[in-house]
Amino acid sequence: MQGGMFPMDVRVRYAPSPTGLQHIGGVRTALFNYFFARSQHGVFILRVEDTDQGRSTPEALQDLYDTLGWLGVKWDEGPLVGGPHGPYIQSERFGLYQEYAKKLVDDGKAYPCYCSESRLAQLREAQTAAKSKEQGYDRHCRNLTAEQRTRYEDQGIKPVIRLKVPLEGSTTFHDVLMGDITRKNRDVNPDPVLLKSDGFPTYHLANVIDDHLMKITHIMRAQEWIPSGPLHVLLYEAFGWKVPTYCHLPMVMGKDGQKLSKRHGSTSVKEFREKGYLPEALTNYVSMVGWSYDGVKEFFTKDELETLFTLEKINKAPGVFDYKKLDWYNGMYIRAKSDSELAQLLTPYLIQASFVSDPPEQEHVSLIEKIVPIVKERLKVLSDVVDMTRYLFKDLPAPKIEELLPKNQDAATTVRALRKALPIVKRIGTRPDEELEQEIVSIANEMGIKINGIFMPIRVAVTGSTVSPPLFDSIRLLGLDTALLRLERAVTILSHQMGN
RNA sequence: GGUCCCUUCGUCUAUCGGCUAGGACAAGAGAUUCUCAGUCUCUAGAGAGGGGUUCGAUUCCCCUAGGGACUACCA
Repeated sequence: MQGGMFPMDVRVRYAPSPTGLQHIGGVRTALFNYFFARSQHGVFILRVEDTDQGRSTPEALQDLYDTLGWLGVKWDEGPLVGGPHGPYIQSERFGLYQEYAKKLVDDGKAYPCYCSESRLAQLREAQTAAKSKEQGYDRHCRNLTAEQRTRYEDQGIKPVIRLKVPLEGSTTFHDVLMGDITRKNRDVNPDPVLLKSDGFPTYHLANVIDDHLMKITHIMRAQEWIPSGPLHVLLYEAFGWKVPTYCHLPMVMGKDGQKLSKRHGSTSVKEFREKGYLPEALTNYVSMVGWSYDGVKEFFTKDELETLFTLEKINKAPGVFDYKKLDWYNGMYIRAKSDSELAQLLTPYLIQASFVSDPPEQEHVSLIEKIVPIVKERLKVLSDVVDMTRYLFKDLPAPKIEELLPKNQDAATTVRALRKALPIVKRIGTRPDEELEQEIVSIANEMGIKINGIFMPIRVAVTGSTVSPPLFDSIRLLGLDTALLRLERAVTILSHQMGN
């Protein structure tokens, strides 16, 4: 089965740090890795990079699991499912990084640094003030004598371990999309920290060690990592390891061309989920920013993406996340649902709005079934159902006169129109819409007013809004009694107005 | 500031040297004898600028401009 078609044993990973909710950019990376693995009959690995003890939280970890679960992204190796190269949570591999860091020090590829945070802060400040070309660490501890080191050790200073970046030469790495990227070694971070003083590795160290140990073949990550590519290659070389294939993914931007952030709107998958975006819509849309199949086909099931996805079709340029287009996709996917599926999806939102109980009473279950066909083509997101159907579940505040009055139509005319329409409304249950509508039209013609001169006040009276699902259906769902009550109230309000 | 990356309609994209530059979202117009939505039809809208290479450049090369990312004991 393997062999000819997929000669390379593809192993890729999504390696987020659980420091916040999973966001659009992150899941796009996860999705691309996952699709690539599937399309190549390879292995998709999840690895949790929780080496920042200050920022990692259990909530964020849970959100990671929830999000991937919601999207239907299953990892072949990783936390919860295990695998031959575990553990897959970096904090559980704590000792390992220290061993490897020590090895680097022993080999003269890295060194302990005793500089205090305050010295580094001062250094940084001085550099920015002087607009110095030299930015970053000044390699103060690079060539400490054994004697100097023991003196620091005796003071009880816990050192960090820094990589000895070569002072000369340059480092090149190959990127599937970008081609060769070369950087002079003197432009690489001057001796970045590998192991922090709390004993945890930095991203650079942990990521290289784990990718090697987990036999990762392709590193697909966001383009923001390009600048540290040469540094990672230097690390692989220091260890004497094979460098994996890189594929830096274009970034996801906001409308203003900056990295997508909260200022642009929702960015966490959780928010999208809560608003009522469907996982298939989000997956489909997110996959289309930075990747395309042929520029024409735009609907892809997850299964299709798992076979059609190719690295070659990934775009190089960053892409703007278009909320409107996501809405469009979501609407399309909502309309593709069967009525009963949609009823199931909508129910939680009605429960949350306390329109119905949890679980809904039988009477409400059948009402929801009837609601579905009239809201289906109007929903952008599932939560829209709440505002759309409030009038069916809740008492309405008395409508205001201005809302009741159509444009260019006075109260007296409106009251007359309403009264004439009343008998029609009363027979609503037994007549087809076309007939009812025809009768309304006749009245309007008789009175010499616009059709909306009748429809609109009824709509406002019954639904409390100038925007609503079709009127006759709305009244049927509401029930004739309630509808008539609301109409009478409207007539009363308008009559009052006439008296003034 | 330094380093690196990017550049086709407002947005996502197609084009692997032959283009009357295609599609989708958004926008605008119309139709659907109730609003909104949906659906259908139509309209407008692009290869940053300048040099090369070539019979021919959106496509290849160079420069300029613009944008972005990175520059932490964060990832």
